[in-house]
Amino acid sequence: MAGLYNSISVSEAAALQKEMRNKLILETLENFMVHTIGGADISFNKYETTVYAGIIVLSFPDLHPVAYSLVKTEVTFPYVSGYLAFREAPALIEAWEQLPQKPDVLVVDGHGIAHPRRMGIASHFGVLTGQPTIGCAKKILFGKYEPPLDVRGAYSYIHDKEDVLGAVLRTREKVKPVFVSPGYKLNLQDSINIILQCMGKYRIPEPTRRAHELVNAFRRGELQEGYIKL
DNA sequence: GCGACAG
DNA sequence: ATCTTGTCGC
Repeated sequence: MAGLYNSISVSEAAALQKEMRNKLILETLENFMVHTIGGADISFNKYETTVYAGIIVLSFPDLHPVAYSLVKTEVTFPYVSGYLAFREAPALIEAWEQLPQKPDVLVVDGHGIAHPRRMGIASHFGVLTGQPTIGCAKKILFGKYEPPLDVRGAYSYIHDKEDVLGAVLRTREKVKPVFVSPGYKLNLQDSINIILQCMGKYRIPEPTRRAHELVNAFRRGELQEGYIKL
């Protein structure tokens, strides 16, 4: 899909997000049916429009890499806070379509419904592909919250008025928390439970951390574009 | 008008 | 996001 969101303005993007919001589905997901989980991320050189997108598939709950997809494309939309999906989703979807077997759940680097119009990149990607997604960001974008206790696994909620949008999760003691929110086809509790099971030795949950490692290696030329079954 | 602001 | 060395704290 080259040219998706090519000549679109920010106001038009906002209108699109409001329409997509009506297509959101946040039902309960059967946790025991999750056997594979994916991590999606992109990397690029500063000042350049070439993006290196990738999706890593891990076994669940073992979290061992089983496959990955890498795609190099050109971005056509600038980075504007609140509209990340219009810049990164196209590349991620190409990497996604290149996967013969899709993971049961995909963790996207960014927010899900913890967004002004409930349409962060994880939700956006989910609505477009129909796949269950979870948003896992390193910084808050929208909503209020109290810091969670300094204990591994502790979490508090992100809220906007009466709406609970996500969770602020402490993945390790004495490190900044990460922000988790449902993207598509699963609720907040499912999202939290799954991310809790994705905590490894580092601050960033395994799916996102491995995806970030993957695309950086790709950008540095250490890996080739394509699909690899491990 | 002022402050906030994913990657 | 990416560019970068040392440095402070557990």
